[in-house]
Amino acid sequence: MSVAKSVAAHGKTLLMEAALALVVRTRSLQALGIREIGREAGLNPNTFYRHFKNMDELGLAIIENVVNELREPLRKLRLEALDTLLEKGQIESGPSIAGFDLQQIHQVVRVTVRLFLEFAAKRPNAFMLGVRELHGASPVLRKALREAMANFVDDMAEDLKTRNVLPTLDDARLHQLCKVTIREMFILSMDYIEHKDQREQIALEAESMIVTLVTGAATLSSLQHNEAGKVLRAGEI
Amino acid sequence: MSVAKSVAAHGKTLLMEAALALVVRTRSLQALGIREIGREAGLNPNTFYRHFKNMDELGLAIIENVVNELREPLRKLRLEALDTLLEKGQIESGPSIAGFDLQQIHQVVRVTVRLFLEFAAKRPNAFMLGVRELHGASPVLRKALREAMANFVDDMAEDLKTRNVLPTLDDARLHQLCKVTIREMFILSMDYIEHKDQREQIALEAESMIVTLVTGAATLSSLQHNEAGKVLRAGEI
DNA sequence: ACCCGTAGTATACACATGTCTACTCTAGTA
DNA sequence: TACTAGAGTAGACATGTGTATACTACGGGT
Repeated sequence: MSVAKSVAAHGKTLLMEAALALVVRTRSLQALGIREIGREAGLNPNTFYRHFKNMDELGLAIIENVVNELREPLRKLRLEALDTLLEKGQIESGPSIAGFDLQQIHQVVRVTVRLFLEFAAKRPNAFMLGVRELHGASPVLRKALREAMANFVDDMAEDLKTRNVLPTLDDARLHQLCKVTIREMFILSMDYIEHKDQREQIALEAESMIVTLVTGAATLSSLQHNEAGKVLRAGEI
Repeated sequence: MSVAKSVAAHGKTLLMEAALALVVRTRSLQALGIREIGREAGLNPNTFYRHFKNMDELGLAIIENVVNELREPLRKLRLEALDTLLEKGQIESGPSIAGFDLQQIHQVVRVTVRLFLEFAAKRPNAFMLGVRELHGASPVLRKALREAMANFVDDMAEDLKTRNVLPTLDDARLHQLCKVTIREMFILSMDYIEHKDQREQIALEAESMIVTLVTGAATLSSLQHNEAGKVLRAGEI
């Protein structure tokens, strides 16, 4: 067991994959039976106990896997998109709000939203289990997934900060923006996965929602940082 | 059976209440057993079959009940709040964005968010089942709940329209705004119900998110309706 | 007064489930 | 080469489950 120990045992992986498949296509994790999972994995019922104490433990293991499968790739996707877009995007400019180039933001949002949703569509099981159990009945799984979501949010906020998108937004507003965005994107990805015929519309909705949020945050931020008098004089835009 | 027929049979209600209680405190609807529900309701297992063909049918019945319990009251709450706030609110004014009085909007949002969350906290079972099964494994329950959510959204949009909050927003943007708001409020209500010690912070988050959305929508709308030249000249606000 | 449909109950059965104990196989270590 | 721990299997058992069939209680309409 030199190579092993890092690589999970054969049966363990099989069980996790079986459970994941079953969850996606039939019921919530807690609703699955131990024998049922073993059967789906082509293993003896008792093999389960060699690797997990109970269902929640299986759930946590699956979630850990799922998060590992999503977190870094998602981040890489975002950073690559940001870097290529911002590089060539320095040129043009549209109407600007609170110092942000709206056109550029819209473009960035459009691209990253698409990348995210297509990414989700390629890993439907991971996303479905995540969202399902995030709102599921097991407190321990909910907690694990909430923490995972918080990490996604932190990643996004950090990336937006280091790449200087939305430079004038204060940290709190940026973080809040990411929180809502991540939450909504995960939920929307369910629809995106499920309703192939409405994908374009869902992407447009997501896009519009995020642009609205960013615009709102930018506007409010500028209102807040300019002194009241100036703001009032500025009147309606 | 003169009065009855409109009123559900005794046992039927008992079963629905039992299932609701079990879902909230243990597992997803599909994961419940027929005998288990009967037991919780203090009835014979077979009584279930007198009223429901299967679990999904029970689920649909519960959902119908839950929606009835929420829809009208929620609407009434909103309309009352809007009417009292807008009446006395005509006076003051703060910085305005795209023709909206930001202070007034903030106040309306603050009050209605609180009302909503407190309303949710008083009907935790209804909200929890709703959100849980909205992301659950049963397609038929998901569909029913999605339609219910769509109705909530339509209600909200209609109310905002007849009360002339956000008058300059076009229908599409208004509808989209309501969609996101309702979705987020339901999800946030889970946290609100569960984490009593963080209620104020959750309410503040919800408030800030909605104000951001409204501000963004208003800003974008005004950008869109003014011709480009004027917008560009206006520059940053 | 009678009937009948509705709601609820009792019993029964075949089967699935969680989990215990004991066995086997295999790959790595001493 | 022998030993051992980890991974998988086999069989067994008590318990729980879905559901079929058949029974009872009752309230309203004729």
